[in-house]
Amino acid sequence: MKSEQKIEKNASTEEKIKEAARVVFTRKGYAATRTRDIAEESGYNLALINYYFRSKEKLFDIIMVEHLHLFMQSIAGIVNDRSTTLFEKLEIIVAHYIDMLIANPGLPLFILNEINADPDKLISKVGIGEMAHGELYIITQWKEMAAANNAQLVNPLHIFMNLISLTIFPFVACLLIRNRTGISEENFNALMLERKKLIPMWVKTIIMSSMQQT
Amino acid sequence: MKSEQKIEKNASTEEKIKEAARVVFTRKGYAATRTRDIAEESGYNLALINYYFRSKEKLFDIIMVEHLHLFMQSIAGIVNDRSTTLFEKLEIIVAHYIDMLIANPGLPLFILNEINADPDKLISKVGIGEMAHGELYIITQWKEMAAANNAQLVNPLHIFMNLISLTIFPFVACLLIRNRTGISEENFNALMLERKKLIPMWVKTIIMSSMQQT
DNA sequence: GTCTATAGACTGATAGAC
DNA sequence: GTCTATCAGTCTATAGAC
Repeated sequence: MKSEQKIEKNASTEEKIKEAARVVFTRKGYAATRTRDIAEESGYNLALINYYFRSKEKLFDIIMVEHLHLFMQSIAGIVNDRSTTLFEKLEIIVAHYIDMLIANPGLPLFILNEINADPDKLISKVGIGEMAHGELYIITQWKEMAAANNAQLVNPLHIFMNLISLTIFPFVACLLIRNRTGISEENFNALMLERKKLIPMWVKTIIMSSMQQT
Repeated sequence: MKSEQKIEKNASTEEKIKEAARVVFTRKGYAATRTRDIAEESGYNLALINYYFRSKEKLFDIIMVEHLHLFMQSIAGIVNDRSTTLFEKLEIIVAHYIDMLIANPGLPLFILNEINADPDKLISKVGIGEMAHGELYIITQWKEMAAANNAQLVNPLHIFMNLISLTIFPFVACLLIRNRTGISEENFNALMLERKKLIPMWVKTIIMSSMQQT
């Protein structure tokens, strides 16, 4: 821990360039980013980018893989955890993502946009097999709940889309929302923290109401 | 109507170039788009783009304004309509957007990304005053409902964010969702059509549950 | 109006001094 | 390791032929 911090404070040139690339790529996207922008942001010269990383694209790939990892990270663990209930999982997932998104608000728009720019690249970069071996435990729990209530639940894909939509979209549209409502970044983050408790409640309500209907 | 169709079929060179620009800009974004891509897509030469539109940026601005108009269009009318109830408005808004998004699935990601790329430009392009004169009637209806139920409702901004999140986000993350779930474009659109009925129901449920709590 | 050819600026990448 | 200088390629925009 101590040594980790030391490394970050006296970061190597390579680390500083990578950090600068992370900032610029995330804000402007791959196509709009100039290697000169990264050099300026890092405080070093343009030539060093090619010295440490062979090309703009290779540097971008490193950043992208780290971002995708940050985004998918630990979700596999959460949804397969046998010690938490279905609704506890919802709370944990939402809390995990909102904390991460407040720290990295530009992340989802960046990732979604780059996937859109080159869909095929995603397939090779995201570990598809990562979450695919066997049925996810959360799905098992879902089916058990449906059986216990003797109910035909709504398509779980809708619930999944609702959960990530409610959690992630406000960050994707952050600037638009703040522009139209005039709220500050501080107040926006406070709203998002409120949603940590509200979203799982809302999703639970949606699930419950879909049971009563049938 | 008939003459409109005729114009579209025998579209002028200017219209063809604009349509090509719309397609390419929307798919690749401003920075990644080359004027040569637009020329190729239009079937005409690169020089004609500068003949009809003075520059890449001016052409982009035209496309962007049209897209923003398409996105904001008629919403002001819906939310100020005195002949519909609050919940009817929710249904109309969601239905309107889902139909529009199935026809233009790339639109929201394009707009959100370009706003992110140049936030200041948005302010000058979107008519800020457009919806700002006087309180929106839907807000009045919201307050009346809160008063009638003698309830302190949840921040309406949350409800608004929920509505647009549930409606728009699946289209923003369309490729990611389809990649992870393996569903076809056809099935994805079918799911979205299901959501036309489901989202207003869910949002209504969320509003109702927030009343019962207080 | 539409084309070809090209100017002028910028980009990613590298050579070579220190 | 880090810098300056520069190359080769690509980009937007335009000049000029038809």
